Amino acid sequence: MSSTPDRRSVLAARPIRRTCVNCSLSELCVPVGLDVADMERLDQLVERQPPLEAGAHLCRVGERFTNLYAVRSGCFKSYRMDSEGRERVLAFHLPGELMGLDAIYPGVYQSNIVALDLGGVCALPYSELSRLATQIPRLQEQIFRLLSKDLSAYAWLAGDHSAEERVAGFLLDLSNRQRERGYSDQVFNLAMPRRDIANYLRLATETVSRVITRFERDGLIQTERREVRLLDLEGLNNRANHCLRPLG
Amino acid sequence: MSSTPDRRSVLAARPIRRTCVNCSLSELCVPVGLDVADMERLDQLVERQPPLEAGAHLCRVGERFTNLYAVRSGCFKSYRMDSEGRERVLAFHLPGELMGLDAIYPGVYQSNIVALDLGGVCALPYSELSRLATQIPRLQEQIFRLLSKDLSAYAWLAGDHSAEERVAGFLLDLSNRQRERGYSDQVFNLAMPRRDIANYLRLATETVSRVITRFERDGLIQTERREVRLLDLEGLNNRANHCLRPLG
DNA sequence: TTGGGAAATTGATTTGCATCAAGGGGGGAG
DNA sequence: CTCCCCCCTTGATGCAAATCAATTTCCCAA
Repeated sequence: MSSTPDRRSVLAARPIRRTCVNCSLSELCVPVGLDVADMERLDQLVERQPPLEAGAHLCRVGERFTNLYAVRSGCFKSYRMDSEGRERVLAFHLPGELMGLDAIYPGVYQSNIVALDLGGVCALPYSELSRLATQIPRLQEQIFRLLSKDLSAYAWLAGDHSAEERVAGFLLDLSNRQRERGYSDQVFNLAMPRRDIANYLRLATETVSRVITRFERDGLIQTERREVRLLDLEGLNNRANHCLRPLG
Repeated sequence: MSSTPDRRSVLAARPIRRTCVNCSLSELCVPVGLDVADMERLDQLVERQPPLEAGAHLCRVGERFTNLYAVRSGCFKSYRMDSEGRERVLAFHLPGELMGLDAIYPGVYQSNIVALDLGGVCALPYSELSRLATQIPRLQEQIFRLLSKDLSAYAWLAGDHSAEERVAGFLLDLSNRQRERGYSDQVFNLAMPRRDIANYLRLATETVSRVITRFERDGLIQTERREVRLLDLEGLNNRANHCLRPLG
């Protein structure tokens, strides 16, 4: 009780302005490798947007492409609809990751992007960003690298893996990404329902459920609703046939 | 007979130097939108390489990434090996297309690239290319676009399509790419054996063969070994469920 | 020309996963 | 608290494509 007052007063005295410079995600995001001066130039074009509630859309297929979006908090899902109106999940996005890259080529968003839980994003106006990238070689380089990284992620998804390989690979991928963010790589929460996981992995919900049950029986993982605990990374890696995303 | 002498003398007098400026593929390749002056700067870093025979490798997984490669002629295949040593075809590359983009992120080639027939490439040293891209905004933009385009291609491959959808989509995709190059979009040759097509589509060779037979029975296509004739683009499009690559 | 081998096709059988069906459990709204 | 709905799980059945198996065709080399 007695400790709150001076915390409040500090906050009142120095309202924290959210900038790339003080963003804990800058090591995962676009500003990788930039010095403070360049980060401040980047700051000037970054628009921090109000939080999005779960289910709120950031953009939809067919809208004119204007912004790339960087995840600040929460988890996002990008997806398309196929010709029969069925959803096709393309990716889940964690803090620090860049969304909307597939819209650069056609100039029109190719995916719907929706918040899975309460989430915050930074909008990066593409035309300004690319202009700045010509002036800051390391920024250009980082955008090249982020695009290239997504290619490998899709290449994994496009491979023909069995249901077990897919689920194991998915869990290990999430685990790696948690670790990159400084969280535990063994215990974490799934922001997405089984239906979305299954859709992303091109499996039926029931199949995902069954594989998870099997992994639990074999002592590889424990699950409790959305919480996952990876007990045997080595074993999981075997089930995934070692086809983890390279340098995931 | 009598016409050859002066053609030869012209060739002798003006040996054609291959440059981006006079390359018929520049409208599909990296130089899109560059003016002549910028193209000449690009020329200085492009290394035209001696032709590769069918089966010759351009690069292999794990080698240090130095060059992107642009196809000048022929058809190339990029592939990886999975943990059981089975080949996984990731893409086929036609003239004007850029190869090796997935190596940017990790700095190490992620795919083996092999010539399917007699083929020629231009090597683009990546570090020089990205330096030049900071100086020529349209070049940077084009590299962004080519990377982004590949994302959509993989997204199609990663979708869960039936065997018919996959084969129809593959044929239509090739057809579009032929047209882009100024060739017939209805009659063309497949540079790759059925085995590679099947592998790329994540199907068994037998399945591809059966689907092709069915398409022929239904009057959608005609095939004669490696030659294909598309008779009913509309019908094929229906079989593909209209999930062609956007703006392919 | 002929023989060998890879590529392609066709048929028979198996199988992994989807689909159909039913029941349990948690969390939010009232 | 209680109801209801959605999420998840588990079991039974069906199907599309893989696999196994056998020819045929083409191409190249001898």
